[in-house]
Amino acid sequence: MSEEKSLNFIEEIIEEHLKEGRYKSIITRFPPEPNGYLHIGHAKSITLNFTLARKYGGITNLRFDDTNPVTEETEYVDSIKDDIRWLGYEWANEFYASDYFEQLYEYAVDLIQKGLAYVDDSTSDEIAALKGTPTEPGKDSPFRNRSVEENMKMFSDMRAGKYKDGEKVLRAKIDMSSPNMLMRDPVIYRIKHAHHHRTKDHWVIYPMYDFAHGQSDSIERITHSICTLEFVPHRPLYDWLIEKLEIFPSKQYEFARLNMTYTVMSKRKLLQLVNDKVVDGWDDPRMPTIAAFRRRGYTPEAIRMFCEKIGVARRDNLIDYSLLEFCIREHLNETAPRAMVVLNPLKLIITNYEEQKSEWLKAENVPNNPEDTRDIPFSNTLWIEHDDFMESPDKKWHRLSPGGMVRLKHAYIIQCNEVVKDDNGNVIALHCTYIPESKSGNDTSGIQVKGVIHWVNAPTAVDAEVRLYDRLFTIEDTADIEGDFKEYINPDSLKVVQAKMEPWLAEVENGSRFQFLRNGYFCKDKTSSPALPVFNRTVTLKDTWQKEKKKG
RNA sequence: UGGGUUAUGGUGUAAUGGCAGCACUACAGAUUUUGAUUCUGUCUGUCUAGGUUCGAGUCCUAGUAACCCAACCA
Repeated sequence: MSEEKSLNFIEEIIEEHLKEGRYKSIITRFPPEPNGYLHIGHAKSITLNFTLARKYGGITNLRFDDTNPVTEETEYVDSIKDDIRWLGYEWANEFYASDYFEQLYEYAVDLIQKGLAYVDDSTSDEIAALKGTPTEPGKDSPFRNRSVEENMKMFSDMRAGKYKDGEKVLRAKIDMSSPNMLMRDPVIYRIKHAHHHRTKDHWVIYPMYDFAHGQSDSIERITHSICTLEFVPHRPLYDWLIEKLEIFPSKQYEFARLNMTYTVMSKRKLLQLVNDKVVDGWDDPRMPTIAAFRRRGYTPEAIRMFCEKIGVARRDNLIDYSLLEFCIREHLNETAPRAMVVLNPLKLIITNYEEQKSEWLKAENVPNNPEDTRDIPFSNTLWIEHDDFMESPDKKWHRLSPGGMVRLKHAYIIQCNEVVKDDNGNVIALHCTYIPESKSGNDTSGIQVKGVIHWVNAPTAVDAEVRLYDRLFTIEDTADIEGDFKEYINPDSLKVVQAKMEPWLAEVENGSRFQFLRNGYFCKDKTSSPALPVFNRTVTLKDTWQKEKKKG
């Protein structure tokens, strides 16, 4: 109906802010750290931030949170930009936290001068020891009461490179007995003599996340700084720093991150899969990265539909992978041209069709437009799917069996007369007869058959490699895993088969998507060569027959 | 056992004191030259115990469970 879609809690907050005049328009940002590839969880955040700004007449900045030179690389910056554009979003400004390093340094000086920050000579272990535990308060550092002058001098010396890594840090002076661990004098600057992907060797001190993120938001006058739930305890610190620095009051709002069945979503684990060669790179089609979904054949429309459907809330969630599959099938069913490809070939010879004869048959490219057709060759030797033949079927079987009849899609009805086997009893070929009056579109035979199977003309068929992907993990909720998560990798997550296909598929562009009739949706892979086309299975078709079989 | 956050079908997500709805999944049926698509229908839910109220998923009290916080990561 014309019923309005209900608002998520962030939209409600924004509408309230707009109504009361707190803001005239909004500014959001997407703040990735360039230390890995974006995954489907980031897509949720991207979609949220960009659609919010679009909906309420604002803008979204892309800001790289690049405050840790040790883990960050330009390769990641580039991939992140590619992925966001591919998803269909364009940022208003491309910023980097590292653009603000000088300003951030000034903010730190301001804090020191206000008596709200101090240089601590303690080691990392000593700081940890004095921090206390969630149930016990921490203790003051012996360096907590240095004079402003001494702190100024030392912080300046830190910047000047007079100390080694770890020798000193700058800490905010807040409250060592706070029940919130993050308020127990958090470290805000540390020394790292490391090369930064943008500022090169200009700096040897780098701000921590908490001293960079909120301030960067403030500098950009972000009105709604949206992040995930694990940052909730950071919010008091976020607000404290903005208040003490007396800068534009950006506000942080948190939502629950995306979790999905049969996969992992942490960058640390994904990096491990890449480094340990469990998968073939960040864009291995089994990965939950955006680059992987793209390579696998997912469309931006499907990913966006998914992100809209999962909603935005504050409770932990575990989304069924089947919802994502629903979204991609929904889109590809409308848009993907059909083709006939045999994944597990079995030779079929039509004994009453002249050996030298061949003809062209009309096949529709998409079911919703019968005008759009192609011509496909037909002769007496075909490939059919091995799984479409069963020697002793049960009553529910619609496909080919000895003596049985079936229609060849876009072609004729055939009857199986003879099963050819090798010495081991394996079926290696079928001899059939066809019914000339049963030609598709011009059937005067009057014969009704239940089954329709796809096929490929053997003399003109092209060989191809087809990669069949399945879920990456064997268990639904990977958060339940204790010990090494890699032990739960699905050993059958990739199956490679040699297929026979219509010849024109060898010529299509890499990245184009098709429905291989009765099998699923497939996308031509970038590793295709003229000699060997390669296709990735995006997703299978829904298969009620498989279910029927499993029921036994 | 300190602080914070969250509890609605199998999974997500609505209902802002007034008929517990929508989507996915599952199941059943119809249509079908893709066992696809499409169409129709069915099952399943307010964490627990009290209380306030004509009326509670919603408000109050007390529990319970799950998740997050002790990196010089973000």
